[in-house]
Amino acid sequence: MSEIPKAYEPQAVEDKWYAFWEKEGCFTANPASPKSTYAIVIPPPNVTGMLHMGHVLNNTIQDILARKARMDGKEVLWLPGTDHAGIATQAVVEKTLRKEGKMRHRDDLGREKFLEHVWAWKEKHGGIIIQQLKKLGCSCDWSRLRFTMDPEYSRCVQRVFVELYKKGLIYRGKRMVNWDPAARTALSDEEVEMVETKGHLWHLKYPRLDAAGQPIPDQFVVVATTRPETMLGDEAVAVNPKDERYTKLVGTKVRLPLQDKPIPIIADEFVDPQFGTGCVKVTPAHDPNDYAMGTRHQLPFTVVIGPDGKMTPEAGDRFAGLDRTEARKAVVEHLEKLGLLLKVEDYVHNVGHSQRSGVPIEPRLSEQWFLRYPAVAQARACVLQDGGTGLSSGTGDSPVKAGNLPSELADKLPAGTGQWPVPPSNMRFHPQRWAKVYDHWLTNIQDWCISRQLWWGHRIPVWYNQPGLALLNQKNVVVVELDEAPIPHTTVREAREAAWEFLEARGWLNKAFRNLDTGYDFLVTQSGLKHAFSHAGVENVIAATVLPDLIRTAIFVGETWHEPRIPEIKRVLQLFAALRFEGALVAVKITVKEYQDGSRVYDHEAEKIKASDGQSLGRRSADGVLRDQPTSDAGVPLRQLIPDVNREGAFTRVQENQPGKGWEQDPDVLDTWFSSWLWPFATMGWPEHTDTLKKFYPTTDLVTGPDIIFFWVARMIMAGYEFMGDLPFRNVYFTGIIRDKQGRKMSKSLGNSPDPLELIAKYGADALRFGTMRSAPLGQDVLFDEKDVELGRNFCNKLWNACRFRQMQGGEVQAEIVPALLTSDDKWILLKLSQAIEEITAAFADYKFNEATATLYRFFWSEYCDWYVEASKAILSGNSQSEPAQSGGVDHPQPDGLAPATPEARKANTLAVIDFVLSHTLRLFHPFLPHITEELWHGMGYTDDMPEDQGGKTILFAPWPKPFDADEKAHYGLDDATLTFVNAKYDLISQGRNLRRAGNLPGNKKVRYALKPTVELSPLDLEVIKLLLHAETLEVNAAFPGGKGTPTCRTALGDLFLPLEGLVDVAAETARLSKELEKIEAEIAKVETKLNNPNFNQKAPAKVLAEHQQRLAEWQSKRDHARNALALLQG
RNA sequence: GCGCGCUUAGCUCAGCGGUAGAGCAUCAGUAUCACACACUGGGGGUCGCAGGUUCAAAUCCUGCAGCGCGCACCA
Repeated sequence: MSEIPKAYEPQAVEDKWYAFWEKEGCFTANPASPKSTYAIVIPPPNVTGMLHMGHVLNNTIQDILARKARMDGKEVLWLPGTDHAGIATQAVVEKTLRKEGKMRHRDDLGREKFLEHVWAWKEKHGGIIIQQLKKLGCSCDWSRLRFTMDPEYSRCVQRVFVELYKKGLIYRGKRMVNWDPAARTALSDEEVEMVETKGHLWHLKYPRLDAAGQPIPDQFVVVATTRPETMLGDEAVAVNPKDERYTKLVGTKVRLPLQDKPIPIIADEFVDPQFGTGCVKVTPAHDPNDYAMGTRHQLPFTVVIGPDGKMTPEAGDRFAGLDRTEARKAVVEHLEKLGLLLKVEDYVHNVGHSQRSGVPIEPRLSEQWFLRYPAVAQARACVLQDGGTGLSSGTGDSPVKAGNLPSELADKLPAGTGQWPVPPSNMRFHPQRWAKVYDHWLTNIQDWCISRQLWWGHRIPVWYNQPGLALLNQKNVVVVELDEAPIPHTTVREAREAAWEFLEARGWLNKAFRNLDTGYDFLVTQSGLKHAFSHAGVENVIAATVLPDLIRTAIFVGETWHEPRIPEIKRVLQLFAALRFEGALVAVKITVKEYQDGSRVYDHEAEKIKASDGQSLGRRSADGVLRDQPTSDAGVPLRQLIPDVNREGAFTRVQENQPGKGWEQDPDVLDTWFSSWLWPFATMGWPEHTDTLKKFYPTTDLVTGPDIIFFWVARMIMAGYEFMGDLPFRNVYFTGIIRDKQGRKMSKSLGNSPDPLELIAKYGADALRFGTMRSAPLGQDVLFDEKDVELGRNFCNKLWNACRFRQMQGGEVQAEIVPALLTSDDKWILLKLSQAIEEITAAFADYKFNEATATLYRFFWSEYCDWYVEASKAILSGNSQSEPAQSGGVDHPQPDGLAPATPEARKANTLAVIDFVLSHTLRLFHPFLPHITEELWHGMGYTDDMPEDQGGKTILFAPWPKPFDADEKAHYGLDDATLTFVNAKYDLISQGRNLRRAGNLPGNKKVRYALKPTVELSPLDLEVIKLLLHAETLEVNAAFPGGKGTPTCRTALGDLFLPLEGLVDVAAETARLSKELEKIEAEIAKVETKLNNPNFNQKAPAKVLAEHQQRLAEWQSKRDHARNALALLQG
């Protein structure tokens, strides 16, 4: 490091070292390494995204963890990559193409052309954020860079879909989903944000009709609604059956205004009589609750709002084509004209909005693919809810252990699989409180709508074909439900046990067999089946299976199956699942087509079975999937209720690769999160058992924001268990949200989001990292201010200059510290260094990076630079021996036992201490400030005596510092007495400087001090004091008389005087002393009160008592001194 | 409605049972030979409010208020 610039210039340094690290392959993980493992996968940023402050926070933390792990001697994999971000990316590209006039709607281009544009966009913008991460200094293994749309990754997604489909966890169905009319796609529940909205409650009057269908004059039913435009699709008015005001009306009709059609008044428990008028308009096709009522009451589903948010022809000529917001106004206007608008109230309510496009969500009945979440029990059990040993340690009574199963069942398990999967280890969230949020979500999850009506993404690996192909065999199948089956269970395991007990108790259990995919299937006896079928009037029952986690029974009739046919049974159950949620009890005719290649295709026709007792045979499942789905009465042909379940008449084929001719793929793509939930293992080569996977899975830490705890974290955990049989990571660090100084979220529209790259250009990446980490406490939001980066820059500059100071002293790196030559200041800084190492290492263990930076800041700036470096100048400037302090006759033995030595030897020893401290400090700083520490590590020559792989080539692999152990402390003579003495010395200096200031003497003026010591001070100590006081002379005189014009203070090492020879402003000095005295007396009073309390004396620990007594003595001594000085001043 | 978090100096936060701390800002002084991206010194807080436990409470408990977040939701 020659010709060191005065100020640190980060730009060239940072690029130089980043290139060096990359070239040397420093970030590349080696699966064959014998070292223990540290792994972390990046939360993949949007492939076309740009680096923002959130990325800076998140990736800085990951880089710090990765770099620290390397220094700890771990084999580190930080696996980077990007996400295709379906909706976001497609929206951006669509917008651009529209702007460029290349299309108005994507349909203009067609799927293939459009996707070409997206890929082109990806090629152009996809690498930007990676380059930006490099600018930040991220030590990712770029050789393993992955993208969620890579061919290998896409195959993982397909494979997972097929697997889950085969297990019956993925199904297709028509349901009310969250529809985004702007993006024109379905969304999952997690993508809907409830926004408090100021709206209105419109009270509408629906004219009552008499039995003949004629309006009864002046008789109305009043309904209240927040969405008047939906009234065009009303099919009923509902009241509570117990509401006596309206019981008479149930069964009569009203006339739906504007549509001019009669609709019934129905009774439904759902209606809260207390709310509003107690009458609810029912719009089955446009509201989830109304949909449920519509199903219960067999109402038509009249669709008046289309997928684009515009009114359909069904809404009537006046409204068709209007946007839903315009339609609202128009409907209200018309109703007002007709005198049917009773009143309008202001009303604040929560409205679901699309997180993506921001528009209000439109509940819409449509056919989608759903996933019933796998491995929920494991996912719940593995996350520790408290700081201790947690819910299930995996060694104790785990709730998913085989021991809880009936023993007969356990006996039937195949050898070697005697247990249900047990979480092999636990996971911690940091901060812990997120575990509760996570658990709450997992206990309440509904099935995940995974299909999206987009083009950019993983296309659903499902193909359809028209019927008419060769049919090899055919079976007629009827599906019913064991109506009495008790199902008050919340977990799959409990449900299985319950099913077992239920069947066993009745003697209906024929056989249970292990199903590798789903756990257990049960075969039911003839009598059990007959009983079940007596409801439906079906005879000739042959065999049945119960899949208890679905809690329903499939019964096959018409043909005897001697052996259970697992695929068939499963398939039927899947079909049943798809149909069952509609609330209908159905007979299903299953057609099975077997092709020459051995594959089978199933299709079905379904129709409702009339229940023998006329009651609903539907029942609600207790475990989620069908919970809120309605049951319905018998009688309505299913086809009318569900127009095209599973694409009526089509065959379905679900597989990874495209089948032969004649098959057409499902047009929809999968939710982006359906690919990202595989990230921790799909990036490592799964499903192959790659070396990388074996070495680095499960990963160690995950760093991400709590806003995607459900979207991503929870789902990754489930996928980890489901496909790897183990959790994906052991710790999750949740960052805060980056906000601006005023606490507002950073956003483009507010313009309060600084560009990290500009900050890096201006201050350096290290400065940005340090500033960000310093202001980011664990789990708290970060109020970011450019000042923080400035502080980081200043800090780097300080570090730079401290090293520059060392360089200017010249000489080689001094490796040998001679204990006998250590000064008290040397020992002090070595102790402080050791303490800092302890604190920083502990902070790392708790993921408290801001504490680590605070400690580094304090240690390096306040302790090393401000005190140690300044004190060391007493030796380094070389005059400590030749020019001893003015002594007042005190002869100086060496109180700190300094051995005799030449000035050169002393100097060398001080440099050795400096080199020791700096080489340790650089390592402590390296995870936070990778570039500057590497530059200085080389520049200072600290690489020289290090082995190549432990810091000799790069600081990256230098060992993490350790604090001194007891032996080392003894070796160097580092004890508490030294610490106390040096602290007292520095306190004396501080007080002395205060005197100077009180005397109004500028800092640059050399002044004379006098010290009346109470302890023996070495010449070196006196030299240090003199130097740091910026004193011209320091007179040491045990009998110093003081005097009228002599400001003075009392310290632990003696009284210090500033003889001003009459220059002092008596009035000012009197004021200063009086004020100080006042303060001292207040302190004394405080301590005395405590000490005078007999309870305190009796009950407080002796140590505390002694502390208080000592403190009192100190204050009293100071008081005496101040009183004396005051008296002198006045006398 | 349920749950979680926060409330300490002008600002951002640390402290989580025994003398109220840091950084920034502010005021005063300083071009001294590592650093003015610096150095020196000062001022500034009844630790949200009210109870309780304790010899002792910013720190533990209870209640309340304000702010923020998450979940749920009846038109």
